[in-house]
Amino acid sequence: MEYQEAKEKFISTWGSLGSLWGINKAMAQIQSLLFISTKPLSMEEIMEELKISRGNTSMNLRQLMDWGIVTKELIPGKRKEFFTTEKDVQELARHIAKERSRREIKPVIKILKDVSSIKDDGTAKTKELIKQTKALHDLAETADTMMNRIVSQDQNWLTKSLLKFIK
Amino acid sequence: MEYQEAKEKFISTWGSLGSLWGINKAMAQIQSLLFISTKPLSMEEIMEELKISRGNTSMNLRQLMDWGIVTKELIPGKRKEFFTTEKDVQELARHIAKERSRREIKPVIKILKDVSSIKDDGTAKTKELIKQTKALHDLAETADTMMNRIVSQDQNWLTKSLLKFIK
DNA sequence: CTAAACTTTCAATAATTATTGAAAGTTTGT
DNA sequence: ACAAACTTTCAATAATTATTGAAAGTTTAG
Repeated sequence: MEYQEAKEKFISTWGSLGSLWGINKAMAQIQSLLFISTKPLSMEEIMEELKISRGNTSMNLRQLMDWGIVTKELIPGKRKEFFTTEKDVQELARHIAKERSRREIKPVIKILKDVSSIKDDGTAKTKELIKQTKALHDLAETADTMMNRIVSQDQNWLTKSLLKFIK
Repeated sequence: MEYQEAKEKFISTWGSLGSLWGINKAMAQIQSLLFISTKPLSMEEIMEELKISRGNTSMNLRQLMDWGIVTKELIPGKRKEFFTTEKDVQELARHIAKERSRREIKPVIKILKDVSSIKDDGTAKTKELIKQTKALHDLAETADTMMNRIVSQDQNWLTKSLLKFIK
């Protein structure tokens, strides 16, 4: 496999995997492209490489910046804006985990808590609802806490923890 | 909040969260409904509760069975088929983790391996592609291995591990 | 201040994904 | 074997989500 083929394969695979970490295809592809680029890229270059429109590029770059995994880079003497992504996979994983927790998991935990706190009227179905949502709440909370511990640690704590876990 | 409201809130929240664990809305809603039901439900009952068509119900129940989290229950003397879901949250988490690994993560790891194994032609861009995809590959593999360890353990290992992790 | 260079916005459109419902298929009881 | 009771399939349609592109907005250089 040659460079060009490998590059395309990587971008399309990582792009279609976007759903796994909760972002859309274009967003994931832009991030992929920056991830393997040796230098910051301009909007023009991104549009050209991925064959997507200016509007699409602009919107998705913004979202990536909101996620905290892409940053604007101003190159002295140039008018255009350039973009780079976090290059360290662990740092990347941390950002993503943190954002997903904040955007999706925390709000759901809140609702599970509310639902599992309704008044027990003594009927079997109410008891079941309370019991099951409480179990889900506890599991979600434990997993979320774990994730947040991981993301708040120093550089190599993630790998160390995972390895410890495996052994 | 009364039972009915709490129930609807739970089903719709869990349903919209489907994307988080990689299944569609109807699938997630059917699973939610079964999860808090005190008895097995027939297709009729599911259609009625969720206001979805017979075809939709049939297809999504099948997918849930493929995922291994819903099972057909034959009630003696009755013609209809009834359905139940795994009621233990930990068992549920295990099934889901295992399926996602098999369906999505493993195939991506394979491609990352292929891409990171291309011949190093000495150029900076090839070196960068190899380096970055290798880093992703290693992270993905570690995380996947961890997940699979978790899912292959006895009943309470998950909670114990998570707690250990947190402390 | 003005014009050129560049970015953002957003209504229209395209692409994708989910849902319906009726016909075809299957199973069971008599 | 037949018919009733039930489930599955799948082409048509609806709903949702992503993408475009051109107009409006912004920034910078002179």
